[in-house]
Amino acid sequence: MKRKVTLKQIAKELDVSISTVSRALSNSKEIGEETRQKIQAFAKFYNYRPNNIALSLKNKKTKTIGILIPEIVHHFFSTVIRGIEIVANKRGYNVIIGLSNESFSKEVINMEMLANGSIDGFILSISKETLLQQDYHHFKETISQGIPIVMFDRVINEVDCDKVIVDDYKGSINAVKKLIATGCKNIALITTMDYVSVGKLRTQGYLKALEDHRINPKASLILKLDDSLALEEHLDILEREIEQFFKNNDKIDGIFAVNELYAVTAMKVARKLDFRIPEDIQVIGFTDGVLSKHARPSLTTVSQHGQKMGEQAANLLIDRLELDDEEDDVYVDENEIDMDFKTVVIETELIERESTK
Amino acid sequence: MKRKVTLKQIAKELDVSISTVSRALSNSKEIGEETRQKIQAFAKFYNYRPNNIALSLKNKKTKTIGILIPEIVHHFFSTVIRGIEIVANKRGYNVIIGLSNESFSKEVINMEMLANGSIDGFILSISKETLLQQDYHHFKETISQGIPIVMFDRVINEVDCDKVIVDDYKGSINAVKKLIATGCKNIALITTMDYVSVGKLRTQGYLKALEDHRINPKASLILKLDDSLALEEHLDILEREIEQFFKNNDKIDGIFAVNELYAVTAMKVARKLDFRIPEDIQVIGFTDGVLSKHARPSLTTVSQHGQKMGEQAANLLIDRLELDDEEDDVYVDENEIDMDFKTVVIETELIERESTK
DNA sequence: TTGTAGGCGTTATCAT
DNA sequence: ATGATAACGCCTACAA
Repeated sequence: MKRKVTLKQIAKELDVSISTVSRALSNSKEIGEETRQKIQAFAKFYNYRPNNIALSLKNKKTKTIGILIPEIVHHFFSTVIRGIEIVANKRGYNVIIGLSNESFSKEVINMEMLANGSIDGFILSISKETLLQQDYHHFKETISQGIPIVMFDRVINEVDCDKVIVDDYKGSINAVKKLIATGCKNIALITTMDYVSVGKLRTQGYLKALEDHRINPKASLILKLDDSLALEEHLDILEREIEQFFKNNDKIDGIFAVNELYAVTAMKVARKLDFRIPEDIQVIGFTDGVLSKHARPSLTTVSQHGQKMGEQAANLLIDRLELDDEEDDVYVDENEIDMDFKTVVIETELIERESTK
Repeated sequence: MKRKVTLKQIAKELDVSISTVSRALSNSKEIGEETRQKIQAFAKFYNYRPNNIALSLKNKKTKTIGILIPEIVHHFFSTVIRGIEIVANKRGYNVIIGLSNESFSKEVINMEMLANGSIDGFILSISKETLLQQDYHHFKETISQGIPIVMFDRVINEVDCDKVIVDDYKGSINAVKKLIATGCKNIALITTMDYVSVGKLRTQGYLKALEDHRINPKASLILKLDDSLALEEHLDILEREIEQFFKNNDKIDGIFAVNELYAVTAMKVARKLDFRIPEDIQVIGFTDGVLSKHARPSLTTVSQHGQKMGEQAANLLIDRLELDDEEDDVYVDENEIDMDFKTVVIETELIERESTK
């Protein structure tokens, strides 16, 4: 077992000082040609690599990004991670992942754990429980400690930081307008409880689209579901809820669902009740995942471009990190808070498939 | 902006030595009651937390696990990550992720990047390109540097390390036997090229099941597909290939596919050709993902229990890491290589749904 | 009971 | 051209 070589060992072996080795390896020209050759050859032979941890301690930066998300077994989130990873890697950063599992306390613990030196900045999407409790102290504290945060998708106004979102409002409007344009008269909305900001915005988009076309929204056409129904164990309950909803509203000819699962389940129920899709009922879902592509019929969706969101988030964060670097040198007025946080909006895209005309 | 406090700052502020502060905070009883109180109160007020990086450097362990996988936007892999994360977190470890994107060089680079002190051990699944080139030097070097590796799912015999696999062979046998038991006479296999070990094993299981029932395998009933067809861009080609396959074999009454996508696509094609499922053709897929549950009809699958695999892998790795800790103290014969690597086999489970009788 | 000093691996500054 | 030293933040053996 050949442990990693250190500068010290090389120095001892070659009977020079540590600093000489360090300089030789960084190609400093104040080192004699022959010593440099010798040291570099030796280092190469023993496959010397500087120790990241030591560098991190010295430079006070780890070159790693902390990602904090509610759930990883989820097409959208993993897409975002992929985007982050691509950019991070290209720009010389690593990526460390924490899962909140939609729990406030796990989010806080994870954050504190990583904020103790392990990472230079966070990219995160807020857990549902946090959103519900509206307790954002951990974000604020982290930021006040000088650790920048970039939020994506599930963001909040209460915290000043860079954000990457999708235009949920506009995306929903477009989706519903598409349904209206293709002849739907009674468009149902299947959504979640309001505290998840994106759910709320999508609901508002739905209402706005109706309003723009002078269609009166009917409460009976809106189904608000508990999130827990999205869990695997409760798929059958979800199905029953939706079936009941259909039976109470026999004139439904269009459905806009705030996520893929609701949309696909609605299609399943509709077919079971002998509606034809898209002839009798058209369906559009928000979020473009695996299900949508492979559903029968395939589902028209509003794509969020998760990977692009991830890439943008990573670029925003790294830009800020490297900006901070420079500012460390020059004089910066402590009172002059940087108010110049960006919110990048990624355009949604309506991907038309078989579930609409 | 209140930066993180360090022991040094606290010491200076309270006019005691750094070691006194350190000891007071670790509740050492050789510190006077009052000084301890004072220091602890001060530390609490300023929300002192030891710096992870400094600890890592000192202890020569980072308490973080490196995960190296080919792809993250993939139900199985993200399930495994979830399992790893749960155990890692519970046992006080963080998780850092690298994606090889099925590329050999990215795998090597990622590995070297993380092996320079960032992590204590790896949990990984080998990229296809690596499997194809059969170049495993990076794994061996990492291990010889004293960094343990646990491989899962896509593993190889050539490297000595702990492994977590699913019994692909047995799982496939069971699946095919199920098809035989429910009356299938002409069972087709849809598989990948042989260099992906799991694909090979699943193919062998298929053959074995036939053999056990004295059924002669027919080459015409085996469709070997290029992996690239699993990419989104090529879904239509995949569909066409499978359709052609069906047309060349009009007696197929059962299908065993080595992954979910092939299985679902086969069902799609079968229905298009007016076969009824499961009456005319029964279908089973390996890997239980989102598609299987929501397909129409829902797909019978061989579940790999990804989360359990992740949990096992994490436990194996951490066990070894903490074992190494102890051994650092006692005398260990350098020549006495630890041959006692475990290979944990996770039992597969046949999840019966609507695509079989 | 408290302080001093050394070391983890690096790099940068200041001597020689 | 090379070496000694300090510093990053922490812990701990040894001194006092």
